[in-house]
Amino acid sequence: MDAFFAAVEQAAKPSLRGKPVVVGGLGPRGVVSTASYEARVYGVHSAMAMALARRLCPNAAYLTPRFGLYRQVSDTVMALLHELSPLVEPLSLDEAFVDLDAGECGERLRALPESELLAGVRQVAERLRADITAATGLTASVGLASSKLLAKIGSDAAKPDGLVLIEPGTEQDFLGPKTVRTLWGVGPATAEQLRRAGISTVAEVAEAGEAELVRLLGKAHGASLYAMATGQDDRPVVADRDVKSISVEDTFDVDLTDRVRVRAEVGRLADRCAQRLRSAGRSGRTVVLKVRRYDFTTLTRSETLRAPTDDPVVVKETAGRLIEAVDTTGGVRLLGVGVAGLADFTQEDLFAQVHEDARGEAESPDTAPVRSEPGPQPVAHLWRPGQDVTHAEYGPGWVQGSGVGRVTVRFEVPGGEPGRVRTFAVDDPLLAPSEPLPLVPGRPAEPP
DNA sequence: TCTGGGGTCCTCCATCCG
DNA sequence: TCTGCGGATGGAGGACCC
Repeated sequence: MDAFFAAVEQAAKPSLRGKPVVVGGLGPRGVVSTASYEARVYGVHSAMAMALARRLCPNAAYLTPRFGLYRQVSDTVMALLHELSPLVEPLSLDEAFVDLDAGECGERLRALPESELLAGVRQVAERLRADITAATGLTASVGLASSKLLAKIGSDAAKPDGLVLIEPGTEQDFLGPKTVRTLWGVGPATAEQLRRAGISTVAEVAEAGEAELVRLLGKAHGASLYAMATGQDDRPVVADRDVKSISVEDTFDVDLTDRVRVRAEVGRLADRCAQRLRSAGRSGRTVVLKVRRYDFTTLTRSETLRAPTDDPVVVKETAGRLIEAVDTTGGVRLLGVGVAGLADFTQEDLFAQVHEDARGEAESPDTAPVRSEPGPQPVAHLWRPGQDVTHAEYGPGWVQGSGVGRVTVRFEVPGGEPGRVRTFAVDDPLLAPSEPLPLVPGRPAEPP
C-alpha cells in the first residue's frame, strides 16, 4: 500500500485529499510513522523526529495513528490476497508476499502457453490492484518477480500506484546499478562499512565476491548479501509466521529520574506485556527489560525462567529484579518489558502458583500502577487530532485540533465533499467520540 | 525540540557439561 | 585428578525492517 497510514486518513477525511498529511506520535518526542506524498515533497519521511517534520512542513495535517482502522483496512486487503493464493506472508499491516505459483491461480497461469505467461501474471496483478482500490478506496503497488527480494524491490520502484514486472533473465540488469541500500538488510552501518571498502552499488557487491564480503561483514551477513547481489534468493513465501517475542515499551515525554517512579513504570509495563501475552494465548521463558538512558544509550537485561509463564505477577517480579541491577542516575527516557522464548502452549506455571498468595502484596505502593492524578479524573474528553467524533446536531466528523478549553471539529465523511469546521467547548455534551466510518460506503472495513 | 514501537536475526562472550 | 575441547545455552548488544 502506498503511504498507507496517511492514505487511509486522506480517504477518511475528504478535506485532506491532495494535502500534506503526517501520521505519527504528536508528543514532544514523537516520530513520523508515515508522510503522504504531498508531505514528502517538503523532505518529511518516516522515522523523522516530529519536531523536525513540523519545521519542514508547518502546514501539514498532523494526526495520531488509528491502528484499529488501519488493521481493518489491512484485513480487507489481505483477504483479497488470499483469494489469489493460500501462500500469503504479511510483512506488516500494509505489505505482503504472495506466491502466485501456489493455489488455483497458479494452476491457471501454468496452463498458459509460455509466450502468454508474463502477460497473464501482469493481468492478475492489475486486477488485484483494481480490486484493492474498489474495496478500500486506496492505491496499491505491486512488484512481480521470481524471488521475494526482487518482488520487494520491484514494488518499491512501482510506488505510488504502479506495477513493476522484473522479467526472468533481467534480474542482474535491474539490480546492478542500484545502491547497496536497496538490498534487504543493508542499513546505515553496513552501507558505511561497504563504502569504506569502495562498494556502493549492487553490482560492486557481486564483484567483491563472497569471501571478501564474509571478511567484511561476518559469515551470515556476508554470505546472504552476496547471494542477494547475484540474484540468488530462494526463500519461500511462508504463511502464518510464528511470533517469537512480545514486548511493550514507552518513551516518556520527560526523562524519569525518580527511582520509585521508574520501578512503578516497569511494573505497569510488565502488566501490559503479560496482558498481551495472555490475550495471544502464549507464554514465554525469558523476561527482557529494556532501558534507554537520557543520552540514548540502550541496554537490555534478561532472565530466563525455569518454565514458560504468562503470569503478570511473575513477569512483574522478574522485571523488578532486573531493574534493581540497572543504574538509572542521570535519567531514563524509555522503559520496555518483553517476553521471549515463546511456547506454543500456555503451560500451567507452578512457580507462579507458589506466588499466588503474594498477589495482594503485588499491589503495594511500589508496584501499583502509577496514577499521575491522585484525585478524581476530570470528566472532559482528551481530544486527539484525527480522532473520529459525532455531534448530536452536526453529525460525524473528526477532531482537527484542541486546546485552551476548545476543540475544533471538521464535519465530513469518507467519499463526501470537504466539510465545514466548527469549534466547541471541550466538554460540550453534544460531542462524543465515535467509531471510524468505512472508507468505501456500504462496505464495512471488517467483517464483524 | 532530534531520534517511536514492535519486532527479527546475528554475533560475541561466558558458563556449563560430558 | 587435571586439562582441553566442543556443543549447548544464556545474556548482552547491535543492525535492520516497517
